[in-house]
Amino acid sequence: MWEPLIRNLSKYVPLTSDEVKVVESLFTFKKYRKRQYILQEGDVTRYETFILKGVTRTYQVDDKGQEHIVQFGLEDWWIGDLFSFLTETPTTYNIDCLEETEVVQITKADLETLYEKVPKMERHFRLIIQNAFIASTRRLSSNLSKSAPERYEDFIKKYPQIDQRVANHQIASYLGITPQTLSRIRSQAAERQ
Amino acid sequence: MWEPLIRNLSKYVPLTSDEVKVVESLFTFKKYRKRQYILQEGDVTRYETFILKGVTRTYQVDDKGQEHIVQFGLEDWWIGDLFSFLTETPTTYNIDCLEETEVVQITKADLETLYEKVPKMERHFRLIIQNAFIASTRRLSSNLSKSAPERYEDFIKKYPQIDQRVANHQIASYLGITPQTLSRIRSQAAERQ
DNA sequence: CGAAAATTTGACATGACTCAACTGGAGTGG
DNA sequence: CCACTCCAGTTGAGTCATGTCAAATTTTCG
Repeated sequence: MWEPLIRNLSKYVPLTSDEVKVVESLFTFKKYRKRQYILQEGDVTRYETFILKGVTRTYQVDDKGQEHIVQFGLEDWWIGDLFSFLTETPTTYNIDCLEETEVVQITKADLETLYEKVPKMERHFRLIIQNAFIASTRRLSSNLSKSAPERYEDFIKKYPQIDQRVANHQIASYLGITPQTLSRIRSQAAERQ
Repeated sequence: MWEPLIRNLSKYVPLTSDEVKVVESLFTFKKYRKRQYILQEGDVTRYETFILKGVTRTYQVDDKGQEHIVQFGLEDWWIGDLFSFLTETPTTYNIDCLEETEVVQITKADLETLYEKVPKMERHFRLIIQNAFIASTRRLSSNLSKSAPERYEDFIKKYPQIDQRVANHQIASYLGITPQTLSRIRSQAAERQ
């Protein structure tokens, strides 16, 4: 069960078997059902969450009541609102599961303990923040400079095979277009093959 | 000269006069002329830069050769590509000055020294990263959910009075619209008054 | 002052949205 | 297991927002 997490955490810096034990003692396993919330707007994010199995969506509801998917979470991804987690303030995001999803989670206090006992982990999590930041700026410039079909193509590259696991209208919400427009984009892309 | 920087750094945690001296010894003053680059694509970001006076623009050039302004820098703002600075990799951004601009800068090595001598600064810079990240996700969802006139209104709120200092087509580039569209938005907004 | 750049305005094209109707498949209850 | 409902997806028609191209006007700056 721990293997995917350990592999993820050793990505930049390998862990000794003692360190692996520390990790295992600080994370908690949890299973969520399809449609169950992992996080709701107004909650304080108590855990950083690592996905072992399943798919999640992180979304925001705008002034007009419309949902916008900010991120999909798949196996081997970290999800959770970093800002809310780090500052212990209420989140503006919702996270729920699109399939039955298995995760491991760590609280802020336990993460501090982890940093103390395995200092190199600090670097790892700083890199996670950095990568989240970069992903966000990339997506921003892609939104500013690209048409809907181009963004769809980028999306397919970034999340390969996700279209088999996630409903079409969810992908449309991620791309910031209507399901109808996405449907037309897909049929035109199919034609061109 | 140092006052704006010290005020900025004491925002979350006050500094003693000894600490102020450390800060003053580690930052370097620099003056840039209008149109001069502070950073160019391909460079490694050697400094984090704090603006004392002036206006800068941070922009990216997309595949189609079009410029997209990512951020304007004004007095009391930090600019620079954090990712490139922290990882010492080449940047994909350009930063240049829209007016004569005075800044103070710190290298990565000196920032480490600062952390050592004034540990509370670590918190300050982590908060800067966090805020940059939040600003980016905010702008992303605003781009996904709002029309051009709404985004223009948000922009004016975020950067008050900037329209007196920055050319119209620059603002258009920030908003991801054409200068013509911005011109029409402005004339319609004026009508409504 | 004069050239170059920025802004404005108009006409038209186009991409994406809305509304509506239709189709097909998944899940549910009898 | 079938019939029914409901939701997702598709398709079409019309509309609207924004882009494109072009010309006229204003501003900036050497």
